[in-house]
Amino acid sequence: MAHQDSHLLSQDCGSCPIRHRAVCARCETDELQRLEQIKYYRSYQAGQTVIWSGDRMDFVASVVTGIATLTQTMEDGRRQMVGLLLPSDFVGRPGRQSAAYDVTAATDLVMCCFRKKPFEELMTQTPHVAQRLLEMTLDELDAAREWMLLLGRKTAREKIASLLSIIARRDASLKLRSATGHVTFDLPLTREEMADYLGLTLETVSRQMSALKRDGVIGLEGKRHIMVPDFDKLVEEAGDDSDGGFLV
Amino acid sequence: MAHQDSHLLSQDCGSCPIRHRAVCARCETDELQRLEQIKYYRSYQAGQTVIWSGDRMDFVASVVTGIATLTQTMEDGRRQMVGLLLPSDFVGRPGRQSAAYDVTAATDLVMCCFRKKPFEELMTQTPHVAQRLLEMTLDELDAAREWMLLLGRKTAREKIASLLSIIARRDASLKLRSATGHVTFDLPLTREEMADYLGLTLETVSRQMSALKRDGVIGLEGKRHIMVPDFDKLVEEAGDDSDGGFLV
DNA sequence: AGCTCTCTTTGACGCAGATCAAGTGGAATT
DNA sequence: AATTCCACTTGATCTGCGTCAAAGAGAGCT
Repeated sequence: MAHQDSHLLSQDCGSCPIRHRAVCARCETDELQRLEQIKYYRSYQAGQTVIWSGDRMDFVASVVTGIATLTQTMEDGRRQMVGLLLPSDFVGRPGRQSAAYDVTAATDLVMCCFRKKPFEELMTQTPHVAQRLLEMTLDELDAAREWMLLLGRKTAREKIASLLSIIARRDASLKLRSATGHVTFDLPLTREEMADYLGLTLETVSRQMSALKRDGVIGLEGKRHIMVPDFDKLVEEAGDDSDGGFLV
Repeated sequence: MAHQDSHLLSQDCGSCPIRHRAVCARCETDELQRLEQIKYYRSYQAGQTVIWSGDRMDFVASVVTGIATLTQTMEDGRRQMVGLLLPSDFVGRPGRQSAAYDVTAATDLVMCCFRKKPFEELMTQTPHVAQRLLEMTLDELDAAREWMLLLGRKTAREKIASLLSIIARRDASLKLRSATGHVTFDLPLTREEMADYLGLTLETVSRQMSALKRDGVIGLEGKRHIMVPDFDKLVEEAGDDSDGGFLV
């Protein structure tokens, strides 16, 4: 079902790009060694499904590179994305045996997987993994609640502006802001995925993107490359209180 | 600012109604003793604000009896409720010093508060509180994501039916189902609060309540007392897949 | 160079829910 | 018993976004 290349990188955790942000961030060297014993990498191509909701899930994982999405689907096909997983984000829930959401690779994706049973044992035996996981879960809960405000109360234009500013902000935390002061990035999502995330239709997403372009809030080059001449303007369009407290 | 009666119940935790569901659920007797030393009760009247978003918050707490709400407000006044706190639910975030949301008493409310500093120390020193808190936070994250689906994709009617079935299900877990098989409960929320939770206006809430009544899905006695002749029918109206995986 | 496939844009139209505005009913106050 | 208040209901109208439909635009394939 899943075309996985388990080749490449069985590297040691020391040189891992997400070493200091993932569940393992707090681990001492001995804990890290135990994790290395139960870990393995998996790669997915953009568009591939990682797990189907309801499937038995005998691993948990960290996103190493790429972006994955968490989606819920209703019987009649209505879909809502409920999470966007970036590098270092955690997938799966200790103590649960089946997946609660569809997990899909939005871009090419590499995940660092841990067999669930030994991972759970490690969690009960040493505090650092559980501590970090609690912290990360609390952050995700905050993000989910921020998103509830967006879904429940924001206009289509505000929703788009919010999403763009979140993606821009994340990118800014990786690449440094370009010398010109312009923020520039590539959208990792299709219009349809954006719509699923924002509780809109893809047509409305497209129209509002065009409107933001027409109004000079963003520049569009091709379908996916975004330029933001004035980031504060974009944030203002998002309707958040000025400080924009979203976690990066 | 808050009219608090710290009188009554400085009881021991052994006879606490939420002993087995709250953050303290897993605690051994020695941990419980430490918690007892730093705990104190606070009462709030229905409608009172417990904490304002942004306020310094030097305690965390469990809801003992009553219902509290978590709300976010935009600059122009748009409001979205992002959480409904029932008995045993946890308020506050260890490691953060200011509140992220407004917390309001929806009904008369009693909270079991812990001074934050010693609570955090207890968390680092013994595993059981942190373990339980992780579990509870993961549950809340699931609930938040379920709510994202509701806010993003459900119709007004489905939203109302979803909320009613959640409240009904919770009540069913406390009181036993009435002998007749009818489910019967009182709404703890005003129409406006329901609207804030569901991402609707209070007029739409009122109209859809009337519609559900007209269609025989619910019975209304006064404004707040609800009777559900056929619970499965209500769940069907909610649009969830049949099993209705909501946590109680 | 042309073809196909997928993603995206744009237009025309309709409707669910928002907005604006009265009015109802029950409980508390005088 | 009249008055006030507050939560709620109901109606009329408006509008933002969804729906349906068609047409571009780029990327890969033959």
